Amino acid sequence: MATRLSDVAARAGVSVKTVSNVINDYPHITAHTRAKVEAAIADLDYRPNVSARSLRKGRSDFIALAIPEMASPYFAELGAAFSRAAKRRGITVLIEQTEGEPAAEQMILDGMRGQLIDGIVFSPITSSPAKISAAVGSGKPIVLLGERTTGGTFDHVAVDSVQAAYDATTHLISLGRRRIAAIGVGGGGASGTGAVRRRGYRKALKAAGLPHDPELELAGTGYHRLDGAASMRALLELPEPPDAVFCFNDLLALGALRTLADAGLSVPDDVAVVGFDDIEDGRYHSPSLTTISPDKEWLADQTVALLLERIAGSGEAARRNLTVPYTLEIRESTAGLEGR
Amino acid sequence: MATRLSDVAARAGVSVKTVSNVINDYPHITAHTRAKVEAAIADLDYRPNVSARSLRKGRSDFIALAIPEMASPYFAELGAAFSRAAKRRGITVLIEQTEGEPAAEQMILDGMRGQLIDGIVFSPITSSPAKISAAVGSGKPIVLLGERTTGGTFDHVAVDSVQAAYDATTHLISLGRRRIAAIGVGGGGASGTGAVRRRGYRKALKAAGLPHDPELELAGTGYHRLDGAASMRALLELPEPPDAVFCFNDLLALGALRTLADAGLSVPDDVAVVGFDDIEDGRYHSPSLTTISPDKEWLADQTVALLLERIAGSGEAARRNLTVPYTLEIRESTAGLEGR
DNA sequence: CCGCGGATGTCAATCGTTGTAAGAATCCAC
DNA sequence: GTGGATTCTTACAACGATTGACATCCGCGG
Repeated sequence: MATRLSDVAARAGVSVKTVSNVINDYPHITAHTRAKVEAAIADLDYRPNVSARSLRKGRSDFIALAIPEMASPYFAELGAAFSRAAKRRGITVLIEQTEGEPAAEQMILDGMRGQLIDGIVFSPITSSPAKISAAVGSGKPIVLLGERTTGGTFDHVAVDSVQAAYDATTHLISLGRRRIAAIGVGGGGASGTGAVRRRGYRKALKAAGLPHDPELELAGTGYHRLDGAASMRALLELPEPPDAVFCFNDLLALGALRTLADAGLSVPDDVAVVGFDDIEDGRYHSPSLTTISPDKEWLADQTVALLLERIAGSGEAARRNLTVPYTLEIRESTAGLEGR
Repeated sequence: MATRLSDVAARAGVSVKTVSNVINDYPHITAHTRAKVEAAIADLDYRPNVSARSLRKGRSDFIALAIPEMASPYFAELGAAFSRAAKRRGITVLIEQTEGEPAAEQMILDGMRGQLIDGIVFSPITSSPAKISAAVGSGKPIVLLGERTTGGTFDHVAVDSVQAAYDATTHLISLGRRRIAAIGVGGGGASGTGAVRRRGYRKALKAAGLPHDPELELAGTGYHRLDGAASMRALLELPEPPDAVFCFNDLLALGALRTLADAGLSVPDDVAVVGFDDIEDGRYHSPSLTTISPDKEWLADQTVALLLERIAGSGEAARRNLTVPYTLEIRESTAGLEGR
């Protein structure tokens, strides 16, 4: 049914290998032969069989992107960006959902698609660096995404979260806010997102000479709207509620905004809110959400590039850390109507 | 480096064939041998080479899901659901973004990953059924997603959009609204979403004895927040603005809500809003969004099941149409605070 | 003791593509 | 026109898993 190389060869009147040579841009081929072959390929609408090629070459031009949930807007946008970045380079991304399950992460790490994929971009939630090191049975290149400080064991791409959190908090301080809460300090696993962003948050408070009140640091259980809403409710019940909140991601912030709206409080007049991620929902929310905006296209593009480099060069060059550029997008949730 | 079947065989002290038999559930194997082999597999952390297996068997246990954009919440949620549904059945989904480009759709249809994938779930935007028929060079099973009435050429899974739109509109009418606009009538390509949902919308108006005013049917260019916001602005500029809006997807509705908020209008008091898709953003929006909620898990699960059936049975059984169950989720954007 | 069926082993072929090495064709220079 | 290099093309063997035909070997019932 499917046309194969030999069919093309027969049609073009050359050997199988010659057709293969044409496809793989082998240098020494007469224009005439090449034309014949290409005509035959077009005629028969031939596509190389990926399995056979991958079996033979040991390369598939597939990479995997392992993320916690693809329905989560940040990861969905990231997935889309990776998909585009990969396509630009002629490879394909296989997106895997770990759903935060250790088992799923484990499986991806060691099983890894039965050698189909050439490398992995991994956004770990539960797996610690140590566990990852241990689990990499496949020997395939890995690039980690996210805040973890892996101590140079792996290639690593992340925003400078301490600095970004510092900037976000400083922005709130510059607006005259003095009682600034942080939501999400417990998120992102052991040495993860929550801890790192809290560092930047505290640093900014300290730099401004503000005390940091443990009551204002909310951990919550996850990084979703519900967690943000619940944390915000807790904050509002304090004897002295905050006048600003820095949420460690946009979903938390959207949840918090929802609670504030329900409570009849005005944003930013009563409480200013900053998020992190710049997902589309925040941009169109009312009020629109001030947030740290990492350059997702850059992130995807550079990460793919780095991974491909690793795949190509079998050599053990020093591990690299890329820092994703970001901006602070000031919108209505802190600037009010001028933020439009 | 990678362990292969023969390594396992050596370790277990049996022949390659026996190991293969164990893996493929060949009936006549003693418990003892099976245990030995399985131990060896575990010890060596063996994974069959997907390429080799797929080459030999002609089956890869990969299916593709082609969607317009994976950053769009509805499709992101759908992708997540498909990913889960596939995992449950031991297969893998490859998600492809067409970005509405005809070229990308075309490529997916005819090239189709060089026979790597066993079948496709295709959510077409630009490609008409006719074009799809013509383009299916691969001979691989396809299931279409979405409103298209393909006249029985393909297996097809969709919500009964006419009925759902009818229900949504009727809900607005039952609230006493009389001037009900529709946003998105031009969306989804030629015979697509917009046209079908408009049918249900008009039908409901007619059933209630309400006139349908062409001024209240907004086409817009896309199905995003911006389009919804722009359409809503246009509606507000009418001499006699609507008292309710049925948006053909949730993003349009969220955009419309944004415009209403900016205009200082109250929802639902001044204008009631209904969406379609039930994406998470709508659930937590303030006001929360009344919407048609298709059962996405059902959709994904049944679609995968149908596709697998096609892949397995080479026979040409009659094409099937599955109708996705849905509910009308009544929330604040039409019910006000009772909608909580 | 024969024969039968269940449980493995042996051997070889196959899937489609590509790397290796060797063969055929062409060209230039002397 | 011969030697030798250069350019193009080919035959063959792999990559790893599966499968089919067939040969064994075992224990058990008749």
